[in-house]
Amino acid sequence: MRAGVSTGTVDRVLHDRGKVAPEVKQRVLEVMEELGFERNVIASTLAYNRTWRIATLLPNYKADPYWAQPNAGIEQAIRSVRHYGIVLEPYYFDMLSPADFVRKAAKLLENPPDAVLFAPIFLKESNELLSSCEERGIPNVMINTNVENTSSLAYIGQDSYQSGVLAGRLLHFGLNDGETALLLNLEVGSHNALHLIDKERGFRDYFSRFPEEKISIVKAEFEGFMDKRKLRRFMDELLAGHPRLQGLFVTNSRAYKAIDTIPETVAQRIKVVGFDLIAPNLNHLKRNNIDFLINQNPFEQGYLGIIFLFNHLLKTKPVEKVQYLPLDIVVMENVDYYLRRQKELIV
Amino acid sequence: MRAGVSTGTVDRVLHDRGKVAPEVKQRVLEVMEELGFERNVIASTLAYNRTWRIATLLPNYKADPYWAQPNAGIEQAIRSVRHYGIVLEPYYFDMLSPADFVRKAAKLLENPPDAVLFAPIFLKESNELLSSCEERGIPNVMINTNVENTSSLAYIGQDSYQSGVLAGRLLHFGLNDGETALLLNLEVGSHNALHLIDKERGFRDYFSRFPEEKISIVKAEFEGFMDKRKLRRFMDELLAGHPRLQGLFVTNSRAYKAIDTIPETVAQRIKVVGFDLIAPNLNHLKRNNIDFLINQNPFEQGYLGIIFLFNHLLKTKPVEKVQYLPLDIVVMENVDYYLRRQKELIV
DNA sequence: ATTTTTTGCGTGTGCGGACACACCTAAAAT
DNA sequence: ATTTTAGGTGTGTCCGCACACGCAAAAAAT
Repeated sequence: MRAGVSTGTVDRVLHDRGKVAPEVKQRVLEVMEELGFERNVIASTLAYNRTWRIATLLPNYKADPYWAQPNAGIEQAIRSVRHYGIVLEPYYFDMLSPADFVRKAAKLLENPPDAVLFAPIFLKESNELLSSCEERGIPNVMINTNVENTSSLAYIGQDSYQSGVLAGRLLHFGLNDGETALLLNLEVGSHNALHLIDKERGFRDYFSRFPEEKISIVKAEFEGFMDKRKLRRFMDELLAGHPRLQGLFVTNSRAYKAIDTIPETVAQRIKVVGFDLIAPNLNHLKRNNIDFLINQNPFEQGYLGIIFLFNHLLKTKPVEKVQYLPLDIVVMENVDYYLRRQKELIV
Repeated sequence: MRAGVSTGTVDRVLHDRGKVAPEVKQRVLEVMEELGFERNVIASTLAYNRTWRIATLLPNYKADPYWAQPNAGIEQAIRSVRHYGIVLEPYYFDMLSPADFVRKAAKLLENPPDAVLFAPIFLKESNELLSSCEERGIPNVMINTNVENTSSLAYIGQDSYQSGVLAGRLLHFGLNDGETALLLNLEVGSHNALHLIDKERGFRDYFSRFPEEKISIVKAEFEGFMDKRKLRRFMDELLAGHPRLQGLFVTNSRAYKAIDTIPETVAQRIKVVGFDLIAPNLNHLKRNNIDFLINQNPFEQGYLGIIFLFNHLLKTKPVEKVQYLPLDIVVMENVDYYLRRQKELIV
């Protein structure tokens, strides 16, 4: 070769296998720099002739249609990188059961994978999984929900605070002086869900920019949203109690549940902002009962998560610690593009 | 092998090189089906040991910042697929000169590339390039502007009609009964620009859904937008002539030029919708002079264009004829995500 | 001073597929 | 009947890299 050494030596330099005289190593590195050498990932993969197992731990999408989307993104990504020897090992947990999360996490770790992608829905249990991964040196990324200050490689998802700000802005378009906006949490145990707190903070911060407009923010929470009759009674009381209610912000993907329980004439009048392009929300969006849906790019969350791990495992490039995905504003007139979008990517 | 033949024969079946007995071919295909065989693109690339030259023909981005974005997407994509032997050969033309387009197209064809990606800004000249490509059998894709019924492999960009509809919807939020919306074309020779016609049609069609609201649509065109004084006079007359003007839709990326010439108090009052995340527009967006920008995903246009050609050249998967990218609604509160978004993709 | 160990480096093989080449057989041409 | 041609098939080399192995020289142990 140019540096007067053989491929074997170059190989040892590249892989830091030691047993190379310092001055030779130096010379090799210089020549590599000079020639702008880059490892050919293609040939490298072929020669490695190994597989990398990526395990995913996500809520069961049969119970919640939202989670079908990250799943689709993951599968798409796996198709893209399959030829590099990436293999998927999916695990699913019941998104209402922390115990099931723990159980499935244990199962996942029985035969430790090379990397993990998961959704840290339950804070305490997720931290346990995180430490297990750290112990075993398993790189991992989180999607959808962020747990800060972890050993995790990256978080890929939305910025909760900013999504609250955005919701504020969108409702503001339709509100007039003196009217009321309702922030509605339809979640079990929402008090300690960090991302809901952030959304609320963002929402309030937005309106605090316009103190002169005297728009009042009302916050309501209701855990029993699974019972339609109870929810209806709850909503009726809210509407009766706030006659000037003209804006509704549902902080998760359950906007449709709220709309389902109020008269269509009221829904048409009130400006509604919700999250996520799931079927029941889309129905209301098309009928103008929901004005805006904020898209969290769930497909991309899954897709990018896998790609990040791929890049990390194959050392092709460093990855960023936090990757906020765009907060897409979706209305009736542009919804189709987001639904139809397929990533036409590699391979 | 399983089918009782050698790799050579299998190779001939895969590449349709003929010289294979029909029944043998049949048997090989069956066995391949049975084993779920898929060509390993990695090994294939390595063995091919060839390069694919993709030529691009785009407006010079030094003259128009918008075009820096497709360019960035192209470069990013090339980085992703470089190891597969994809090489970029970029050509740039003066976006105000059809003659320069023709000249650069000729230069491009001197040494025919394996594929072409271009922006068919000029209809007639683009059709000439298209036929040249067809003659020589060079696959090509178009971005940004669609020319229908061509031999082109694909169009990747926005749906002009629908972007007009969306602009209508966005302005409608801020308009009241009896007010006026202005559709403004700041383009040279806009009469025959197909995409402008489509945008106008979409815009008008949107408002025609609400005849009872009596919102009047005024259309204006001005070619001399490069002369600020002239443009100011033009805008002054428009504002004077339409006292109830509350909405402004600028059909291309020159919204900032219109805003620059009217008083800030007026800009704040009027709802403005424009296109494209370029610096001068962003300034106005942040100062609330522009309410909405519709993002055409120029980065993705370039990125996906290259990926499409890559997929086509390496036969990894078929590509779709038309790929409409999302019409992102961008406001002050979510603009950062679109600006910061980097595709963290393969390699 | 001789043997053993360590260090440093080159060689050889294989990953999965592309393609050139050689070979054999049967049909066509002479 | 012999030669030519075409159809059909197997073999070998190479793509760029990873890794096991082997060998020499230098260092350490005896």
